[in-house]
Amino acid sequence: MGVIETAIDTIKQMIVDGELRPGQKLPIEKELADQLGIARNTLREAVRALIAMRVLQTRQGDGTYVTSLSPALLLDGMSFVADIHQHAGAGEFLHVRRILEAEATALAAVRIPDEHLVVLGNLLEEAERLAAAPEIDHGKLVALDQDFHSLITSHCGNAVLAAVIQNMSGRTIRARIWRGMTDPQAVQRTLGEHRAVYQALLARDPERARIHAAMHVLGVEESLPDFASGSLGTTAPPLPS
Amino acid sequence: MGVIETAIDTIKQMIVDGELRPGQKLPIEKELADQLGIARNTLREAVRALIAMRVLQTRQGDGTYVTSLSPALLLDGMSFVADIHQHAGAGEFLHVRRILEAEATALAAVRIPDEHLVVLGNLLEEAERLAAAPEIDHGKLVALDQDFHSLITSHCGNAVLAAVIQNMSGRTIRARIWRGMTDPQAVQRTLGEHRAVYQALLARDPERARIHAAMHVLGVEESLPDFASGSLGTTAPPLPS
DNA sequence: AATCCATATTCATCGGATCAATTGGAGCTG
DNA sequence: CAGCTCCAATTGATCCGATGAATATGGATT
Repeated sequence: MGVIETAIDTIKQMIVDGELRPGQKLPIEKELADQLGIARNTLREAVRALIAMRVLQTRQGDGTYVTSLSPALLLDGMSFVADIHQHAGAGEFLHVRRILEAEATALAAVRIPDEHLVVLGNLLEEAERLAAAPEIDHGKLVALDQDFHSLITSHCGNAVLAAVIQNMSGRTIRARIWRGMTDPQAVQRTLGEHRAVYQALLARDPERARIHAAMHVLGVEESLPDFASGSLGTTAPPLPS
Repeated sequence: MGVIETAIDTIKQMIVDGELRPGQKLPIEKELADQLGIARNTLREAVRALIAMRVLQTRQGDGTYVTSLSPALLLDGMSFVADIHQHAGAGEFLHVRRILEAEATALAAVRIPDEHLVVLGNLLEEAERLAAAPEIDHGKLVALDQDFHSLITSHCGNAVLAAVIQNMSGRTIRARIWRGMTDPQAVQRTLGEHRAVYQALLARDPERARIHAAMHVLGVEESLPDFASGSLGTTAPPLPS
């Protein structure tokens, strides 16, 4: 195993063992490099890899810190995966999102506080106002859509579940879906589904919430142009070996 | 935004735009660094970050290549997240796994080929033989357990779903669960659940498969010592700001 | 006590040098 | 010609040292 990979694993292990705790500051580069017996450049590459995994975070002029390590943070690199597969794999990501969001919405029905239900209602009204305008601002609709869903799923009582859902539809896909709704009727139908979910939450009815949430995501899936394409497994040319 | 982050995004974008395709070889470091107007060391840090995301892959003496970019590959960094939260968050990961595995098993019931059902049966028999031995080899049981589940979920028809499930219980958690089964009866019960899932698949009955799969993961969840701890949201000291 | 500023600390970036693994072709052998 | 060995070119891996840029710190000033 290469020197860099060894360094990455060493730092990882220090975290797993509790030797490095969330928020803690690491020794300065020169010192840590000496301690690991590697050059500073090499250590920097290891640190850069851990930064990409959201495990470490650097602040120029200050130091290198362990992040909060919260599931939401560590899992949010996944959205990039969804973005890369925006073409062929969008349906597969949405299917996973449908499964999870149905469950999370049901869980949220008995957990979301009243004041957040009020916020949800406001989001809905704003979206409906936007959709009624002569010139539809798709960018704002996408943002409101994301706020609506993440506010619900964040109250499912499971941070991992919420984080995975959040990342199962990257920004690119979400934007593409709304941009694809050239038909005003499609926008109206989508907002109607949102309202149905909202009503189920107001009624504190998990089963209604689950079904409406599933129905909503399914509607999105079926609106995808390449919905029927059951292409599985990305085909890639093998590496020369 | 720093020079390195810019370089990372540039390379990412080249991939999203199709300028770089899976399996393709990148220009040599010196050349690519010049092309991006950065130093070779700096480029290496960007490449190292993309390696950590499983987007790139380097082979000393050969070159740097774009990976297959398959969801299974890109999502497999998630298992590290599960490993870090082996203590407090194991239950949350298992809950997600339960939701997804129930669905995936149901889907697999009508998709898995007959010859793989035979393999499943063999895995089961081998596990039961191991469990009957006077000295139980937990390591092999963990491996068989993983093979059993991944063989099923890999036939759900959705590569993303299979990959997410695969990573929702990292090796550490899985090992801890089986190691925790000091009670021979617990091992037997778990294997019995496996067999129930297997029978449902043999019968090509999605609903039976779904329920038995959910029951199985739930059994694992409830066997966790800290099952009742509903601790949500990792608490971390804020960064100095 | 609050603010401002010079200085030290620390990460960011650069340029070059050497080591190590792989590749591909030259040359040899049968 | 087929197959092998071996050497040189290619290319990433690692190291070293230097400079730039952002932040923190502590003293001076008001």
